[in-house]
Amino acid sequence: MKTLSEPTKRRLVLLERLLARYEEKMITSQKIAELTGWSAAVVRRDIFNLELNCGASNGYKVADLQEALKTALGMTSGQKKCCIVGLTKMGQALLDNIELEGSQFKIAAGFDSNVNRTEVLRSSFPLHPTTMLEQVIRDEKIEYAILTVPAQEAQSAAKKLEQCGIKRIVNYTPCVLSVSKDVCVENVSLLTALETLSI
Amino acid sequence: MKTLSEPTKRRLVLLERLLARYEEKMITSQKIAELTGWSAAVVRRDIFNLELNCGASNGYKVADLQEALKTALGMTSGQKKCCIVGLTKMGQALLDNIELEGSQFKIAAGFDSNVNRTEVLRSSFPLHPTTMLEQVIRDEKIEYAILTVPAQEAQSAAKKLEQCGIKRIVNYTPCVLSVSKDVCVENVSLLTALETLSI
DNA sequence: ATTTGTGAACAGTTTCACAGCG
DNA sequence: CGCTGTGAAACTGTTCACAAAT
Repeated sequence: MKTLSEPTKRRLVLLERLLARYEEKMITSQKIAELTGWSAAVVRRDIFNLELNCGASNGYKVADLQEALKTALGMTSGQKKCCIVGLTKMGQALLDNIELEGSQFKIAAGFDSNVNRTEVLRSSFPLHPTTMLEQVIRDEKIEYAILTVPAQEAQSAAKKLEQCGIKRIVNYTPCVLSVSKDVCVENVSLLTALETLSI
Repeated sequence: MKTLSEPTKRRLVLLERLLARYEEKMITSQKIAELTGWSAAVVRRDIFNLELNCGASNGYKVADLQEALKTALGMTSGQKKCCIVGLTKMGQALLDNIELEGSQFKIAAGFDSNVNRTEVLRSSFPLHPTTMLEQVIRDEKIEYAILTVPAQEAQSAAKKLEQCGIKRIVNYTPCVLSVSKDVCVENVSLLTALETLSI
């Protein structure tokens, strides 16, 4: 498969999310356009870029398209481990989050510099003091970090994660993280989202 | 000011976030490039698009640039009211969120269909049963909705918000919301973010 | 009759490269 | 001299439009 452009990748992820809740057997590019607000042309082009040839001339078979998306998006390549860094209110809200159930992602550890929190809080995976960060990430082969520390600790935590070999960070803080080129960051803080919407 | 492209808008929001924590008096496009990973050329072009002429030939005065960004991003045009829809764990985590302090955004109300939750939970703004949605949104002139309902209620809640005149939604659910063209949605669910990072 | 797949045209975005300023 | 501002070039992404498929 040729490399996908950034806009295409983002749309395909959302398309996969859309199909996960779609009840019909078939779907057309026109229908996807209606449900998402994208043009039908861009939908067909995105699917074309997957080089899958799963669409007949009367639309796409949802199951086939889903299958192709899962392959393209790497959802068939086994479990991917994540850790939560910072057991703030937001971090705690993610502790017993059912959202990842049934996905390829699994939270394997939580960290906080406050030992009180790591000992008192309950979760289905182990909680460690931040001093254990590197060891646990390497031992457990954790690839994804979910950053939920207070804003003033965000940059130093990101730097530490980078040193542990983390290449993917979901950033719940409103700070811009300065990391090297090969580390990818998704900014999902409420303030950033609201500001983006307000322009 | 000419209209800003989508990529430019997103970068400018992050630039504003970056400068909010930047300590020096002056900053160059090269320095911004280092801190963000964007090219220096794109940084200069973005700032150029603001039509502000605040950069001398030895870099930008941080205060001036910040001022110009705030104007361009509409951060000087008074308070913007938001509501939280769905007092799930995630919604509750946002209740006493200090992230919006000092910003133009203010959470003015919370909603849940479970009256138990709206009566028991404590927050600095009023919590209402979902039956009050339309009235409170119109009375309080709320413009932004933060969607934190369970996934299976996401689409119907979005539709209801649209009927109440909401045009901006921060979507914390992993669902693709089908709304009309003039409603803007920022998808910030953990699953969507992880999937986007994994490609 | 619809709908995909797709080359070609078009539009939008980024990078180049350098004049002009401090 | 290093830096911004900025046309122009290069590149990337989107839309058009229609042949092929059913």
